Amino acid sequence: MPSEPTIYDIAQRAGVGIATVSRVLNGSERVADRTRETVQQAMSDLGYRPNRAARRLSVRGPNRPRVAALLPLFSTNFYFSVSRPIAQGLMAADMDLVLYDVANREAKNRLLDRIVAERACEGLILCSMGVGSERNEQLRRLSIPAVCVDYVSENLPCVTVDNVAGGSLSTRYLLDTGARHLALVTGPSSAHAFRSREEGFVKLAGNQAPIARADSVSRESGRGVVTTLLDAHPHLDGIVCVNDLLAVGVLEELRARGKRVPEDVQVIGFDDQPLMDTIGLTTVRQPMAAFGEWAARSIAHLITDPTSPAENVSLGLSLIARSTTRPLALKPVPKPGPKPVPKPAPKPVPKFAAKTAPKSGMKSPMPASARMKTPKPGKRS
Amino acid sequence: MPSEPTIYDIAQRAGVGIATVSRVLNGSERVADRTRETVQQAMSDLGYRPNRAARRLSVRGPNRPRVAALLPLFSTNFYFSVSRPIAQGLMAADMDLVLYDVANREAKNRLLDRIVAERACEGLILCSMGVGSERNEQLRRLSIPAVCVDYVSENLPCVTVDNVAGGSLSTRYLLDTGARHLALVTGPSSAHAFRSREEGFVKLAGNQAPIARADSVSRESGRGVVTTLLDAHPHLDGIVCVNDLLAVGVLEELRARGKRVPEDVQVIGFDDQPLMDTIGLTTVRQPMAAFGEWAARSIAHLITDPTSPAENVSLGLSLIARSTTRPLALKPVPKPGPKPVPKPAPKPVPKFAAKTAPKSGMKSPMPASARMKTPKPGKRS
DNA sequence: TGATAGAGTAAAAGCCCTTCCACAAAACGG
DNA sequence: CCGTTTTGTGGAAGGGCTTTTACTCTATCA
Repeated sequence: MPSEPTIYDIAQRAGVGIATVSRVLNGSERVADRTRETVQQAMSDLGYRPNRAARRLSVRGPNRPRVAALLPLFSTNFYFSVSRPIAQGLMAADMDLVLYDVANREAKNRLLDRIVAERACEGLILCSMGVGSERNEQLRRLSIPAVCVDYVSENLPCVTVDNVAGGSLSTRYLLDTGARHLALVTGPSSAHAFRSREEGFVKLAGNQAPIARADSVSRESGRGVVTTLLDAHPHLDGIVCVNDLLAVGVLEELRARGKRVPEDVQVIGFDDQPLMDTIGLTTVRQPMAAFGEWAARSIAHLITDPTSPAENVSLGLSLIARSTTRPLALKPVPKPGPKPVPKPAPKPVPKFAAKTAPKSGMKSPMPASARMKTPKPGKRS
Repeated sequence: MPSEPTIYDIAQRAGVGIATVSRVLNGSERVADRTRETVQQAMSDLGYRPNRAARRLSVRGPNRPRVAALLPLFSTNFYFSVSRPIAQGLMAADMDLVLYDVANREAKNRLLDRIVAERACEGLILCSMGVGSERNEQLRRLSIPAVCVDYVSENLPCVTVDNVAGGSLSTRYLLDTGARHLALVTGPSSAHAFRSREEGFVKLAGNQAPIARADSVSRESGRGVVTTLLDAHPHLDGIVCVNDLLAVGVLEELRARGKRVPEDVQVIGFDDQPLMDTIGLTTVRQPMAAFGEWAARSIAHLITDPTSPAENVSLGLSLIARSTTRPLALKPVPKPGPKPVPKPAPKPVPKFAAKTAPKSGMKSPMPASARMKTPKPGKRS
């Protein structure tokens, strides 16, 4: 048999009718024990597995839409914070979420090939990745809507932040608080968001400011990279990181080397992942939950009403000042005790609103705003 | 029309044959533009959505097994740490993962009813929850294998840790480091693991040791609960928490109230979630990744070979001593500087091994061991 | 203008399963 | 011992889609 065995094969082998096989499959009582055993033996012999599609065609139930979400499951909290609202939003919309861990471009394409060939889903959520125009055309032809999260794709509706502005935002903040010798700690260049933040950094810090690239997004990488950085540039007084995890690593290494933060070196991160307030890291907050909410809502919309227009959305960033940076000059300096324990601050949670201006950090006036709204109609026929 | 429209309805309304409708659906070139538009209009009018099951029955592809994972997506990192290896393990086994956020028992049962009725999956992973015997019987009859993670269910193969022993482990450690007035901070009583840790605490701390129950697993709850606790018991010198997140909240509140940790009050958590080493929280490490790996591997096994026996597994716990507890008496006291900055410690990652004895914490000899192996054959026919 | 290629469409044959219906045989009751 | 129920089983009809095959038009060329 080249193809998978069916109940007909089982029935034949067991010397019974297909109805009986089906009854065994569905645990019906009305089957003689001996027959059941024979049938089960036949199934086991032939390695039979019921065809789910055929089953569902018979036992009619609602045709629940299925959404495939492709994301790189780094250890970063970012993707958890994004996928949680996706899961919840899709449940609320009565849709199923199929989760795929996609590490690289090749894996993505293999997976999409399969999904498309098998018509495996009614909608697609792509995190931190996009699609080429040929793939986009393919999806369009099959009417499989897709949205991007944390990535700008020409072809698809996207939710993003302005990462270039974000990079500049954190860089400017360090400059405003008095840092003069800046460096950037960034991650793998495959991550598009990182490259944009890099760009924002270079804009303000200049071309010759040192840039250290960690080859993974982890604290260990962050630590390693600082070593090199400090050896080459001993009088660095500000380190901009494209990600909180890297920043924590940087922080640890600086302290291990006896540098005081923020007195000797200031550090700023990106994301505002959970616990960063406890750790006291100054960072740029990214509306991760809103990413997920938007994705779930948009894809649900596009599935239920394919004609609905989809717009790109850019959400606001906000700088959250904590204890790894010095206070801004214009602000009264907090009492300079020797105790660098982070003061827990009330945490403003940005509500999801497509066209909202970014909320400012609480503790200090904001030097720059990182708002952007791209009104590109994500034309879908 | 009571039931969903089919291509026949579309064809009729558009005045074309069903083959034409199908071609439009699949983006075939060989359709006149005018015809295509008519058909699309008809689909839009009738709110047509193709039936995925029927489609997949026609366009034959491999019958990919699907695993449904039910978990309560708390903000806790725990479930992310568990679901990541699940996603990766299932991808490696060529199976699809459908993720469901299940907040409570009722939601669980509704969902399982549907899954079972629609034969929606070939396997089930239940996190922090089990099934009753009637449901188990139902699953058995339909040959849908299921496994439990972080929960002991009589009927199903489970991977767990011994939470009672874990509760005792952390309690004993505080006692051994000199704490005399212990309290427990626990979470919602619906979480079974919490109740077990509670039990382990009571075993050693006694019946009259104060227990404070937070109504959600969050730092805010942890903080709130400490307030009450300290007011009633001012000379508390050790707080056992059933979860790291709660512990961090406790830590923050203690410091906010001027208590020194660990000099005045010691604090210990549970899980060893990411960043706990940076924060310096002493905690009991739970092998979260191993949970997920085991779940993915087991369910894949049970799906491909339903006759394979499944055993319960209990993984080891280990105590990770950091700076929120005092050193053990027998150990030379580290230099008592006024600087409570956590020393980053190398992080031993417990390898996955079903029958492994728990690894000990690195920094101090372990007073108690929390090993258990439950050799219950998870009998499946 | 008639033959003919080619574009476009209709009809029908699966795909694999569940389930309704029918029927035979065995068990049962009077 | 013969109806009557119960039990076990087989046949066949869908379920909604894709795809092949056969066919019907409409241009096109001689």
